[in-house]
Amino acid sequence: MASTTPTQLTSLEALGQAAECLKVLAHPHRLRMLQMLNSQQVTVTQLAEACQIPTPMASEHLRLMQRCGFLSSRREGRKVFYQIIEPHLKNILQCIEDRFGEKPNPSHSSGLVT
Amino acid sequence: MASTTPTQLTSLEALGQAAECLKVLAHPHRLRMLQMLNSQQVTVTQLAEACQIPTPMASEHLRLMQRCGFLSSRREGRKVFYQIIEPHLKNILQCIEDRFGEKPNPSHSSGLVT
DNA sequence: TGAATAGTTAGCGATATTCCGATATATTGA
DNA sequence: TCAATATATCGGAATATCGCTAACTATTCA
Repeated sequence: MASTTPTQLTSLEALGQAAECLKVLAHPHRLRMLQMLNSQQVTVTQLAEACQIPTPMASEHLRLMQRCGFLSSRREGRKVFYQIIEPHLKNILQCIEDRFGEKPNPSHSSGLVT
Repeated sequence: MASTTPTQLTSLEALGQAAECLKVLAHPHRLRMLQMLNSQQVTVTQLAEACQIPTPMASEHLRLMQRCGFLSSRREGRKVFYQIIEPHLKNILQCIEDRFGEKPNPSHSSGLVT
C-alpha cells in the first residue's frame, strides 16, 4: 500500500537522495571549490589556498564530493585534477550565485530584486 | 598572508550564508514541504501527514525554514498557513526536481535537458 | 467554562559533521 | 635510494543535527 502520495510529489526516497547531495553542497569551502572547478582547472593545493584551509581538508572535501558523484579525478604527475561530472551541478550553482553572489557591477541588472 | 581571491569568486562569507540555507534545504521532509507549499495552500497537519511525521516535527521544520527566511506564516482561526517568501527558492527547487524528480509521465515535457 | 482541535515549545539521547594533527602514499628528480 | 612535492587517509574531540515524547498555548464552539 505505501503512502498515499497525494499529488505528483517527488517520492520521499528521491528527496532523500536530493537531501544527501544538498548536504554535500552545504559547505562554504565545498561551494567555493565547485565554483572554481566550474571555470578553471586547479590543483588540490590551489583549492586549499583559495579556501584558506590545510590541504588534507581540501582533499577530504573533494573525496566527499567525488563519492556523491559530483566530481571525478585524474592524476597528472604528482598533481591531481578534479572536475565536475554531475551535469545538473552548474545549474544549481548558478541558482546559488543568483541568490548569494555579490553583484559588484549591477550595470544593466534585470532588477528582479525584492 | 591574506588570500589572493584570484578570480571573481563569491566571498566565503556569502558562501557561508548560502551553505546555511542549503543545510536547511537538505532534508527530505523539508524538501517535500517546500514542494507542497510551492503549489498549494496546506496546513501544518497536512504537511506532517504528507511527510509521515508527527505534527511537532513538522512544526519544527517549518520554524527552521521560517528562521532562515524561506517562509512566512499566517494564522487563520486555529490553522496556520505557511508560504514561501524567498523568491529564489522556486528556482532551486526546480533544479532539484530536474535532477531528482521521477518522470513517471513524460508526455508533453518541455525537454530542455542538456 | 470546558472539551476538542491545531500548532508550538522544551528536553534529551543517538547519531552525524567538522576540523585538526599526525601519518601514509605516490611521483619526481638529484 | 633519498629528499622533496603533492595528495590521501586515519583517529579523535568538539559540535550540530535528528527524531522523539511530553507538556504548553491558542482558537473554536457547545
